[in-house]
Amino acid sequence: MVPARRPRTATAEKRQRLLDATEQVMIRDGYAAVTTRRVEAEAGLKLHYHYGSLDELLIAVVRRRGQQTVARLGQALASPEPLRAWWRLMAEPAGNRLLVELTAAANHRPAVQAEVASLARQVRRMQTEALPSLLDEYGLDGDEFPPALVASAVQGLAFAMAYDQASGFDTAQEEAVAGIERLLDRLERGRRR
Amino acid sequence: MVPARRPRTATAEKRQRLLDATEQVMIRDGYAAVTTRRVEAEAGLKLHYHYGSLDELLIAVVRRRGQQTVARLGQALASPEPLRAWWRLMAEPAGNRLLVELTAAANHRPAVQAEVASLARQVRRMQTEALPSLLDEYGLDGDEFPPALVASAVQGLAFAMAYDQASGFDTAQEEAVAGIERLLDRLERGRRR
DNA sequence: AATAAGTTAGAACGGTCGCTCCAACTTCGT
DNA sequence: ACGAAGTTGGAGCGACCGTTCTAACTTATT
Repeated sequence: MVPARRPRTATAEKRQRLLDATEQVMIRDGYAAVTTRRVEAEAGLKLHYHYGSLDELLIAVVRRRGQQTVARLGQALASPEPLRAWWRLMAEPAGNRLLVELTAAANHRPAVQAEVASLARQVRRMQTEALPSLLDEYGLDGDEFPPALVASAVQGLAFAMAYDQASGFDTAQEEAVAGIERLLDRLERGRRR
Repeated sequence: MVPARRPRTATAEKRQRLLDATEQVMIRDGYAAVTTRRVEAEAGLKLHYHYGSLDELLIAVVRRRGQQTVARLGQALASPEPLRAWWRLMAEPAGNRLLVELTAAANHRPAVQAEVASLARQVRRMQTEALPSLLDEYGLDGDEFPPALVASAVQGLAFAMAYDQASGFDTAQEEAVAGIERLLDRLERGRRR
């Protein structure tokens, strides 16, 4: 359990190392490989001293990742090329791989499920709030492309492409990536603020 | 193991029941819940007599599902409203849920991974082959929307929406669904062959 | 140097896993 | 009715699981 009194200065960093190790194992071998002994071996630390249970550890992973994502999404949406920055963020292979595993793990870990759902809602809200004015800047009709749909589309497309790539599906990725880049170029070029 | 000589007539049906049970458990409790004892309990059958290993069983699940999907995709792409039919097929909740679990399971089961990848390639090929003439019918520019990109987009969007729905993310799904339906209406209406 | 607190190693617990094995049961052709 | 083949129940194997526990080790403060 987390010590009740005076944790050493290195303790915070140790907890981070445990989260790093968990992500590593999860990305490399899948969520089912995230076991006490394997995470401990990867981190060289005692799991149950720093986190009370595996659920607690996984929730901490979701939370940390979520904070990073929220911060970076905010920066992306406020950047000079919001759409491109947004796309780049969502298309990151490691993040998507982790997302697959976390959502799969959440299926039979209700506590994790709640945390993932809460994060998903927050991210989606940020997007749908930013989108109306953003779509306008890009000259897109908000009726034709409802914010919720655009958000789902960006998320889903990034997810699909990252996953195909990570899994070596070899499904003509170059063509799709090139298409996206061309689309982004065109949209960013035609943007007016 | 699979009997070497004369399986009874009911044997084929029993193997199907095992696949049904596996899908059930997978959809209900996630792929990690697919264990010998649980599948046997669900099916009321002896697993290792009909399938030599869990890997073999999972591969059979992928194969059967794959054959169904390929057949239905072929029908969809040849139907009166190809785009809408395609979308409906890809957006099926149960299928997507199963796909999530299978891809997650594939992460640490190389044999399953190979089977899923092979199916993904086949499905994607069907789509990218049908798309050029299809896009033309719908009046869409093939340069602006490369077939590989459209295929990824349909797959990814369906995946994202089905997953949000299944996980109870509650991320303004109605708006996105309504947007899709309107888009499909418009595209199907403007189709000329 | 001594003391106290943070942290770890390693054993141990009950439980579940994939898979194997064999005796028993069911089904079927004769 | 009988025998052979298909199929199952249930025990059992070694392995790994999450978690708890205690004795030892490390580190910081006095």
